[in-house]
Amino acid sequence: MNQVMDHRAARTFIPVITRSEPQHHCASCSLHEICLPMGMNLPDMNRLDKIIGRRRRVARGSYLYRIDDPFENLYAVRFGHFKTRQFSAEGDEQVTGFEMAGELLGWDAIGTDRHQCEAIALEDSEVCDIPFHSLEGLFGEMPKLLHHFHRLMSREITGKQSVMLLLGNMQAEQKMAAFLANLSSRYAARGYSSTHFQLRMSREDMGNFLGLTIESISRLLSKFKKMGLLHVDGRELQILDLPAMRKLAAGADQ
Amino acid sequence: MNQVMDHRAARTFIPVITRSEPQHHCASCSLHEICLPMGMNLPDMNRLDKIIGRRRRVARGSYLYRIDDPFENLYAVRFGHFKTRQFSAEGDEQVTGFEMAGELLGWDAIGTDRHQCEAIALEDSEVCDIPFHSLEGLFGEMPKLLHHFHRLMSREITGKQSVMLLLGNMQAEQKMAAFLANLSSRYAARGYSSTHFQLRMSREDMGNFLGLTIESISRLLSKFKKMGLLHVDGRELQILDLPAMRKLAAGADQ
DNA sequence: CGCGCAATTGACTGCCCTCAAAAAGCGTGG
DNA sequence: CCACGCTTTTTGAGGGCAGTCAATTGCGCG
Repeated sequence: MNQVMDHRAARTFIPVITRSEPQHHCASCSLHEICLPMGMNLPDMNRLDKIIGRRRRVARGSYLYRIDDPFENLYAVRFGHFKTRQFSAEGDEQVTGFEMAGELLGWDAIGTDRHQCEAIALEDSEVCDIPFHSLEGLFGEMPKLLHHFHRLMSREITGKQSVMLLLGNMQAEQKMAAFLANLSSRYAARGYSSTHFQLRMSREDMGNFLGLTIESISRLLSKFKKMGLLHVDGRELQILDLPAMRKLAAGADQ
Repeated sequence: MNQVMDHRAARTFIPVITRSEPQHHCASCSLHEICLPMGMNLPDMNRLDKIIGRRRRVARGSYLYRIDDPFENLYAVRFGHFKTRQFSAEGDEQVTGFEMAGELLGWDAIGTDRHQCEAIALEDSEVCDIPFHSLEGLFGEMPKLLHHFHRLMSREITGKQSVMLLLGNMQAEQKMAAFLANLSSRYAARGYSSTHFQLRMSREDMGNFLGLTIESISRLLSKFKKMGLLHVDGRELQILDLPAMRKLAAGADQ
């Protein structure tokens, strides 16, 4: 709960973005095995380093980029969490994803040279700027990097398709289980606990992402608690029966 | 109605895939302004031509590719329509999109070298094979082509995000209006009527895509008919009040 | 302590799904 | 040509899941 309180203390929505220029190298970054430089050798990694811009801190609640901002950079999350969201013509919000360390943001802006989504830090976070024009310049000489880039972008597409399946085919209970199981495996892939983690987003964000109301989210968490599937206290979450959770996510009833 | 009957006459689900190798050139293709070679000059277009594989006919109801097929090609639709769909662990189907002339298929396979979706022809159709390995080979020498490729792929992402908004935020009536308005503008972009066209997919496909049952689809079409928004006879559709349809799609009530 | 915000819980409503039957379209065979 | 069967679509009746509305609780902060 301490971290939750820290978050709330930092609840100033002033868009404070500080820039730092420390020594930064992909080779020394703990995320280089899941991030853009995945599988690269040291010389190649150094070439990538040269074009990567500064690290950028983004305070909790402030924007990494806004809708309609001109497209300059992709961003790699170094630490922290973000949510991305878009709006309909009538102003309805849709949270399109939650991004964590090692994941890239900004794909949606390539197509029009303007951001179609906005990205908001869910906690104090840090990203690496990846100037896209420079990156495309590198591709001509680094076909392996290009191929890996295409793989990442393709996975962004399949990821959205999975969410379509979730939104279109699942009912509330299964949606929630699938969401939690997804978070679980992403934390596991980063070396964190797959069963004990913090929900970085509000109930409202979860509900919006899943196509449910906050009341439904709340009721589902209570239901899961009663079923002995999890403990939840505020944003602190512990999955007590991960296999059962995965079964629920896969479509098994109750 | 004649075309509808033609479709049904061709309802053999035998996966007949014929290959033809006529003279084919992007430059002479009527779609080159919306397809991959968009904006390219003639010499570049000829280089692209050299790597593009044969044209391939896909009979109505047969597969262009199946889930888990090894990834070889992207495909550009020359004429006809496809649907793409995926399945959950439990076998639930989700139609992920409907593709028409000038659109590219197969993005989802880049990330894993295997297709994550399957693509089925909704009518007798033809595609150009685009061997992806060869295409990536071209990118090193054709940065403009590479950039355009990235733009198309990015738009695939924003497209899926729009569907997420539809599935997560809209109710049935708005979903349907948004779907029809989307088809309308895509036909308009291809020089066809924006108000009078054929639905190439079944009610079931529409319903699955929109997260609704076929009964709801049917009721909504009847409702729109009563409202004077459209004429519909089987798969023949005429939008009588396109502005009103767009308003509905944007979120205006009744 | 009171205020504001987030989350929980309860009661009720309604949209859309389910179940069911009828109608319409299309191919086959007499 | 028409009868028949199969599939798709339409229409109706009823029910359930999740939304809406509302009240309460808990937490952090002024």
